Amino acid sequence: MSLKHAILILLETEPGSGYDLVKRFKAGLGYFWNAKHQQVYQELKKLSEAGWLAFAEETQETRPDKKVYRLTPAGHSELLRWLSEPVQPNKINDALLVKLFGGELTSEDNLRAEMSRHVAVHRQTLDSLQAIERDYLALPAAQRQGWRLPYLTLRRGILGEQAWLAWADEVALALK
Amino acid sequence: MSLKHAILILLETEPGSGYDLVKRFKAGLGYFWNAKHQQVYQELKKLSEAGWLAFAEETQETRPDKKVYRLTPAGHSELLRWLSEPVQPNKINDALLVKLFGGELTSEDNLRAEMSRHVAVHRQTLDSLQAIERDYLALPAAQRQGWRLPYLTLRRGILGEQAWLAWADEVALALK
DNA sequence: TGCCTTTATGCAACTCCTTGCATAGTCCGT
DNA sequence: ACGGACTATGCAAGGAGTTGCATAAAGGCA
Repeated sequence: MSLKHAILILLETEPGSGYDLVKRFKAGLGYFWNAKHQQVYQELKKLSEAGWLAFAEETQETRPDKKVYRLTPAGHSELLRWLSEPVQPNKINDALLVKLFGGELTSEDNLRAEMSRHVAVHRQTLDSLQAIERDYLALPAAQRQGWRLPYLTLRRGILGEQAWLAWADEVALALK
Repeated sequence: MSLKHAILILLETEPGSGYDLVKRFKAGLGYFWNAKHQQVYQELKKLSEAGWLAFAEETQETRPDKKVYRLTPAGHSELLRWLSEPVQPNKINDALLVKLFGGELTSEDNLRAEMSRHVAVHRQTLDSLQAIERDYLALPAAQRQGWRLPYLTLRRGILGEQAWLAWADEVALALK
C-alpha cells in the first residue's frame, strides 16, 4: 500500500530515524495512516534495499545509536512518480458496523455500552484535532502557507469525526 | 480481524456458498467490510477446520457444484462470544490523504484531478446508499423492524459520504 | 460462430501487518 | 534504591489480504 510513500514523504521533508518516524506518524500523518514501530523498521529496511533510502549510522554517547535515513535520488523520483499516479479509493473495514449489523443476536445494553466506548474515543480524537486546528489558525498567514495541505487533511479528520458523532446520536436515539 | 465474524453473521441469517457470500457482501455488509472472493474461500476453509462451520456439497446439473455452509453450535456460540466482547476502534489508512499531505511536491492540477476522481466515486456510493434507504423507508413499519440495525449501518454510510463530499468542497475552494 | 458474463471453487506465491520477545543504557520521580 | 518511562533497534512467527492463474459448463448477444 502506501506506508512506503508515507515514509518517503516524511523523510523528504526531513531525514530521520525509525524511532523518529514513529513519533512523526503519531503527531501528524498518524490520524489517517497508522503503523506500528515494527512495520516502520521493516519498511525502512526494504526501502533501503530497494535503493530509495540511504542511511548513516550515528553513534550517540548517552543514548542508543541510531540510523538516520534520507531519500536517495531514486527515492525522490519514486515519490514523484507515486504522487502523479491515481490512488485507489479506500476500502473500509469497520468491525463496529459488523457488530451492529449482527446486533439482533445480542442485547441492546451491550450495543449501547459498545457505542459509548467508541463515542469516548471519537470525542477525544476530535478534541485533539481541534486543538491542532486552533494552533494552526493562530499562526501568522505567512507560516500557515507551508501547512496549507496538511491542514486540509486535518479538516478531513475534523469533519469525519463530527459526522461520526452525529451518527452516534442517531444510534443512541434508535437504541433508546 | 472480523471477516470471520462477518461471515458467521451472514451464515447465521441464512446458510450459503462462498459465491453466495461474496454477493451478499456486495449487497449489504460490503459498504463497510470488503473482501475478495479468494479471502472468503480461504476463510470458509479455516472456519470449517476450526469447527465453526459445516458444509454440504450440493451437486447441480446445469451449474458447477457448490458447498453450502452453515453454522455449527460451536460457531454460533463463538459468534455470541464475539458480539459480547468489545471491538477496538478502527484504524484508518487513507492513501488519498497521504498524497494530499505530501502534495506540495506535485502540481495542483494533479491534486484537483485526483480529487475529482474520488468525488465521482463517493457521489456514486452516496447515491446507491440513498436508493437503498428509500426502499427501506417505503416498507411497512412491521417489515422495517427486522432491518432496524442494518439500517443504522446504512445511515453511517450516508452520513459518512455526505461529510466526505462536504470536505471535498472545502478542498476544491482551497485549491482554486 | 465467437465473445463475454455468470456460476462455482481453488492453489500458489506474495506482500502487508501484527504479536511477542529481546536488548540496554539513561533519566526522572519517590 | 527501585520502578517506570524514554530512546533505539530488531528477529521470528504467524495472521490477514492481494494477485495471478486455472478449470469448466451454460446462457446471452452480435
